[in-house]
Amino acid sequence: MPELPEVEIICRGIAGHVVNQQIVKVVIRNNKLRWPIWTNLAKNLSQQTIKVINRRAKYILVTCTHGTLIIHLGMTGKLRVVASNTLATKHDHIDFLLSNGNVLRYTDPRRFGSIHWTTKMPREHKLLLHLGVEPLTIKFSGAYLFDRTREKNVNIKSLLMDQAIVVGIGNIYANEALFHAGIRPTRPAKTISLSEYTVLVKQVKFILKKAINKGGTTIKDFVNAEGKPGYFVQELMVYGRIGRFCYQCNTALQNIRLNQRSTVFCPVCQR
DNA sequence: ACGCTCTCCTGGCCGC
DNA sequence: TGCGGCCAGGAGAGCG
Repeated sequence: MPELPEVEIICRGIAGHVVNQQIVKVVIRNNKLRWPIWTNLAKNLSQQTIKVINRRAKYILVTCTHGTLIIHLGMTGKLRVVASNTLATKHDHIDFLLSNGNVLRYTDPRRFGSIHWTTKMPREHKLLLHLGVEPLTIKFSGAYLFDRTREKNVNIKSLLMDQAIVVGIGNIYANEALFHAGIRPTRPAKTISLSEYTVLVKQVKFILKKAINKGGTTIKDFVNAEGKPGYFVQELMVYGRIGRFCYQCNTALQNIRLNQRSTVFCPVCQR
């Protein structure tokens, strides 16, 4: 489940292999992603050159000569660079054949991901228009969260995962950040103080940066552009540790569902 | 506007 | 070995 660190790793990983390369051909084997891929995408992209790879929220932005590809990996999406003779398997839905002989390959078993094409500024695209602040920028601060939540009854974990407030945080890092901040996931957002939000923001930034440095979190199948896993899973304090004990106080971790998402916390360390 | 639930999808795992 | 049921969850759609 790629969140900000995993998407960032993918972007960095593919950039060196695809930037300044011409797209020779696009092969779409299955256009049924979350939304159908634009019918003319293959024809339109052919002969364009990839200029820049960027990330906004969990979207990968591939800026080409005459527009931008907006790629979301959903739950199980992968974007890898492979040699052109690498055989496509069942869930390899799209290949971008490049002038250097490599293939930028999109793979997605569950097909929760999406690919859009825009000729406008990507930020004006409807999927990106209402996104919140980037968590690794100065705009994401304790004061920002405090100000945005004075009327919010929603629990803090759902708020952290609300992409209209702050982007890039999914279930894994929301669980982890709340543990590190000592805040219980069920707390209504409006009951959290400015000083608590300041700690939470600091922990979110710390965890996201650390996860990027470890190459992301591989729970089941995340791999980077070269097909290698990440190692942040070894740092997880609560996510995936249902039925086990808190590393800090040895209390049994509690497992609940918030907004249909598995939520794990320490009832002693998190208040 | 807000907050909740439903929905899309496949692979892996469990129990029988 | 097969089959049904459940779970994983990003995020838009729809509803009260």
